[in-house]
Amino acid sequence: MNAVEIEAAISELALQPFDAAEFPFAFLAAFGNKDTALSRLRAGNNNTSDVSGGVLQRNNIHIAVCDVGTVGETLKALRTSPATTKAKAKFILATDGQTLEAEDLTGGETKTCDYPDFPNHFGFFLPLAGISTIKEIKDNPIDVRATGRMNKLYVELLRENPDWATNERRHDMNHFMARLIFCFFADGTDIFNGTGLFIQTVEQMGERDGSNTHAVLETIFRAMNIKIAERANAQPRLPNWANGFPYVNGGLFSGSTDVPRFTRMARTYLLHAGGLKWREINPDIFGSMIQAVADDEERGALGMHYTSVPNILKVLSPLFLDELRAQLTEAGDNERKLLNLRKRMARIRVFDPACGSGNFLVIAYKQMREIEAEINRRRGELHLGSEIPLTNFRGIELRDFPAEIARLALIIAEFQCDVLYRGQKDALAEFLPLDAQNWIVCGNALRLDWLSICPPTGTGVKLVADDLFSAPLNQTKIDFENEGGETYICGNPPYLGSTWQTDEQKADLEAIFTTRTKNWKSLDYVAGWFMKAADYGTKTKAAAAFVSTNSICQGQQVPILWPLVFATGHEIAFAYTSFKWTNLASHNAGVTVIIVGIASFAQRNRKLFSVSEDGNVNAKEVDNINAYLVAGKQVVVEKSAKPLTSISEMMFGSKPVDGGHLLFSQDELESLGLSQQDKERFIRPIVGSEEFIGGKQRFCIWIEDEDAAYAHAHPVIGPRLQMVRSMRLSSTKLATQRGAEWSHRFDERRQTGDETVVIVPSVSSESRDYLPVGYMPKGTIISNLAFALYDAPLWNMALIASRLHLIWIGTVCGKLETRYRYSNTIGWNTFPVPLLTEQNRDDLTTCAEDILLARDAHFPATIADLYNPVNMPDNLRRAHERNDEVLERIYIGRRFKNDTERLEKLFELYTKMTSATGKAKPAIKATREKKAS
DNA sequence: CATCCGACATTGG
DNA sequence: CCAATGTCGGATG
Repeated sequence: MNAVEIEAAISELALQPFDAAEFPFAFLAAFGNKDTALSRLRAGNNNTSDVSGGVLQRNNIHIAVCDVGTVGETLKALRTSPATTKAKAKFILATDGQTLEAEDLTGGETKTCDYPDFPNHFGFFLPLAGISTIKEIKDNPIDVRATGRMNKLYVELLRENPDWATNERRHDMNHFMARLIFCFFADGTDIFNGTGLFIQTVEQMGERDGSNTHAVLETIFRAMNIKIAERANAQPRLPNWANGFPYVNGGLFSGSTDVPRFTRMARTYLLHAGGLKWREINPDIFGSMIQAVADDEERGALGMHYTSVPNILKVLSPLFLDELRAQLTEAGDNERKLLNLRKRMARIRVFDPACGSGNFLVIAYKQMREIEAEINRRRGELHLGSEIPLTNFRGIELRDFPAEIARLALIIAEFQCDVLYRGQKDALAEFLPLDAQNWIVCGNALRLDWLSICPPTGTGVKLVADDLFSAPLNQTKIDFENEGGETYICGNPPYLGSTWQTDEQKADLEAIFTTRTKNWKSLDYVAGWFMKAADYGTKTKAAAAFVSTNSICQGQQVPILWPLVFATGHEIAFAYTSFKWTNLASHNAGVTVIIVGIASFAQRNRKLFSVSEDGNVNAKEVDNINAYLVAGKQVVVEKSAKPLTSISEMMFGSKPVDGGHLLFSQDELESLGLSQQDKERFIRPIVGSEEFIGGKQRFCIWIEDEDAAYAHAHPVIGPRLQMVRSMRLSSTKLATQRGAEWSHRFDERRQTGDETVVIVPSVSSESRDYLPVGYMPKGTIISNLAFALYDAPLWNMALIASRLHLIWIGTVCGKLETRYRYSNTIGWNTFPVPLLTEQNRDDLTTCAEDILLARDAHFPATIADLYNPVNMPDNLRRAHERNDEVLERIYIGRRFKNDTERLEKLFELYTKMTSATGKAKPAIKATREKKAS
């Protein structure tokens, strides 16, 4: 259950007549407990409560229903009950059906409220449903409740008005919802008359069955588009009851006043939604939540792409807020300096070209208002209106509804800031009418001209390229107020790896990159935002920072994207290295993200941030940040088809592309019932990453071409080959379809099966201190999930097993989230190795043998067991230490001090190796030696 | 032909 | 259910 569903369930519960016996179970059910769990509790066999009327669920909550007026004592009894402690309850709750008291035993926080009111505090109880990390939801239950109510209304309206769900009318529907939200908010504050004018009007003027609700709303909307002075002449005449509504307009109420038809249910939902405390709506999170209302995909995943406030600040603070705050501190009470800062802020533009429902813009606006308020306080000018124009917070959003919401969220933020800093009276005085301009553009950010939407010289907006979602006309031609300032671009654009992009998205990237590189097809979708931001920065003073998937700073994308960004004169001004994305959807394992800030005027002291597992942020000041988000020189490692030094050639394993029909576990193999002869002829052990690391047995059918006819006719193997054939034929990939012709074989075969092998898994856990590398006897097949050196000298293994190599791979190769992802072309072939003498190679061979022997002593421990970082066997660790010692002496004559020094040396050697003068020096001589030996 | 990647995918405690 | 940790084959160079 997500937060919205839970809210709905407990709101429903609170409406029911109080049933003392049933309440604890109904309460638990509302938080997603299954019937089976409840019936067990009911039966009492795992209800260990020692309080009368108590229900205790292990690791969760101790609830007691008590006689009227004894809630306080009962809660105390629950608190002191030994059973509460023993069952590790997180909450205690007592109620008599009139009041309700509860305590969060982990945090110590308590809640007391009237019983019917407890759904308003449901955020407090969310940890019961395993939703504990989202502070914003916990603190703002009203946003979740509003979302739930609006969602119901939306679904009901579309059910009754299917034509409003069509593409042509979707915008009208979204606009209608935005109008409603504005009315609710205005109703909750004094923007309307302060006594619930809107809801009262709908309730009193509308029939109970909802049949004329649309007409009432249409009239109200029309009123808000007519200036007070012009109302007497309005055609058709405006009824008196509508005259109490102010003139709002602001684009929000211009245009069609069409309203969908209401059912009785829809009208109830509308009134229900209007009953919430909308004045407390928090535009930080509200927008992200409510946008799920109109999005079929997002509705289930509720807020999946919502960026939490701390994460938004990770972008905005180093981008420009820190600097503003520093300037504020520096100004002290100096009136002139304070005024300068205020003037500077009035000219700052914040631009989010993937703004969604306006999260980043709202937070940026609120932060700047906070700074401005402090300036005004120090200057004794708290009464002053804000000089920060809302229209300087611009955005582009692809989807229509979030774009509507973004503007609304900013308007709400402005009003709330005015109330907070200037008081209700001043806030109201200037709030209406709304600015008629629309500064959130609905369109495709990669196709629109950012300079037109956020023009450097204030020359107005013109929309170019194919704006696929027909931007409303009134959003053009908006000049900036207060020209000549700085622009800060920010946001969390969508990430999508090349494999997952639609043709349309690919075309978006093509349009941006095709003139600069032929390899644009391998870039993540998010790369488009970085490139456009860099281009923008060449035309005007701007800096940009985005949350991004970490893959654009890893592996193959680095040499494609970053040289192009750097070529525009931009550098990485600050960055957050990889951290795990967290969001509202519990099932969403998420993605690993980075934050990268770029600027063409970056200062020398650049901040490189990292987030530790407990969420703490570590900042380090460095001179330069390279494209791998590592402090140090600007190095880009290009993939290489062949080794740059004397190391052996590393190959990919063999790729079955068999749909599972050529592979077996031990059990499956036995159940095939092959004759001993056939087994020997056709079955081989196959090893990929998992088999090697976890010590698992797996087998494959491996058929030489001359045996193909026999195998096809074989009663057991033949049908399997047929399945491989049909699987390959059904592929969308042409090469795979052709592979159907040799269905007795792996689609891509890289070995004869008669070689000794040094194996390296292609993906492995980041928790180990060394890369898992192994040695296999003849006869083993290596799958495409591992790399292999076939019949190679063992000293190669010593290199791969070294700390130096781990650091190199971890830095220049791609990653799977944060896991190591090995690559022969990017990581092995480019690995900088000094010239190795014969003696060196002998020493390294001995080291590799020692590592293998050290492992053998623990037979049958798996690689995963042996390299578990917390209990790696001493003898194995010593063998690796010796290996590192020998290798590092070859590099610099001593051990390296730390990984930073290792990486510096490796980058230095790589640069020498690949520069024109030093090209492949170690390789030439070593190659000759190799041939001689 | 030969990989590199995944707002991932699957497993196993 | 979530924390740990690597499949699999398509798209791409």
